[in-house]
Amino acid sequence: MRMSDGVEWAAHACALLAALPEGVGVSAALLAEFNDLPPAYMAKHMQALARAGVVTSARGAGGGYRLARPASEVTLWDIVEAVEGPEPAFRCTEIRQKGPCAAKPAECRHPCQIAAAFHAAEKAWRGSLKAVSLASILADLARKQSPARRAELLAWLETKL
Amino acid sequence: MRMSDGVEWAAHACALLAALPEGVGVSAALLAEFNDLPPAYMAKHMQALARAGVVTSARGAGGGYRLARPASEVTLWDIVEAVEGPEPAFRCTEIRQKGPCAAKPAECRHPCQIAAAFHAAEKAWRGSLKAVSLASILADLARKQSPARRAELLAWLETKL
DNA sequence: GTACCCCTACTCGGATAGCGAGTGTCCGAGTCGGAATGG
DNA sequence: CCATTCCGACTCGGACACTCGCTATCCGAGTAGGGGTAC
Repeated sequence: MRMSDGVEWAAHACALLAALPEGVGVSAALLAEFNDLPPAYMAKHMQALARAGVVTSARGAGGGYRLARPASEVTLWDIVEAVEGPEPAFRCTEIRQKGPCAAKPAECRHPCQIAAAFHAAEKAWRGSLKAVSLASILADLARKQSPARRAELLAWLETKL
Repeated sequence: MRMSDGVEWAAHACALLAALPEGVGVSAALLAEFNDLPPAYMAKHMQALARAGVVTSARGAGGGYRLARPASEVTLWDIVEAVEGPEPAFRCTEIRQKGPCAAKPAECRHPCQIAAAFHAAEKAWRGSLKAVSLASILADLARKQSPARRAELLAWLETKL
């Protein structure tokens, strides 16, 4: 099982958007340049975030992406769901209904014990991701990152806006 | 993100092995037939379980696979780890060290907030899977499955052993 | 009758093709800002 | 000097190739068990 790299990219991009002053848009190309990523592919993932309503997009000069909601209301799960889709990683194929000892559909109104356990595990995973918002990430970062470095990053962004 | 179907197959196969009397081996072909799965592919996953030490294999007539440990000591995580490998789904590529504002390696002794959050979420996921053993699955099943059906399954297996 | 040997059938194990999701890229659609122009 | 129009540059958005890992399969390696043979 492997998570798409795009999730990491999207998460970092959203963290950057959350750190910006309100009302400022950033192009996908700039977001890509900031982390040395392929611009076109980065744009593709930003489109996914826009479709999911995590960010809003504006075309034309001075346009770009910005967060659609306050940073405290955007969780990591929102980003994962936007980029990878809402489907669970574990998908029960109901093999208990196959083979010479197949269970009848009437007996399968409830998921089998194995599927239930995997669904519970994924629920725990999602819950953990839903508990982390962009705001909490930035708060954590502010505590551990030197103010000098933070200023350095914002200064670089200023030159590009 | 998508989990390999082999995990579901392996989990059901292990549950079947756990339900058998001790000392009985079952061939990969029979495990596959029981759930109408491709025999050769099923065998491949059983090999993975054997390599990981979840099951033991015996060649020759009357051989096959059996659990390497009591069912209470085999968790769903053991099976996932055996089939999919121990690597986490989220793999931080350290993009903070790339680009024009790259962080220096000395600043990156700790994982970034995003990677930390994903690792915590996966830890919760693994923890949930480690809490479910084959024994607990069988206990749950015994509570919900009719005794008649259980007898039916064992009867079919008898004819094939 | 018994012990030994060989042979067959059965099982695992790794090496080998095929396919689909994710990866990466490009060009067209749409929009804003400013420069040029005429009143 | 000001309003209007037009043009250009910038940005998003979806459509098009490519790659790698999961899917699926086959054939060789190794072993247990039984039958045959010699003593």
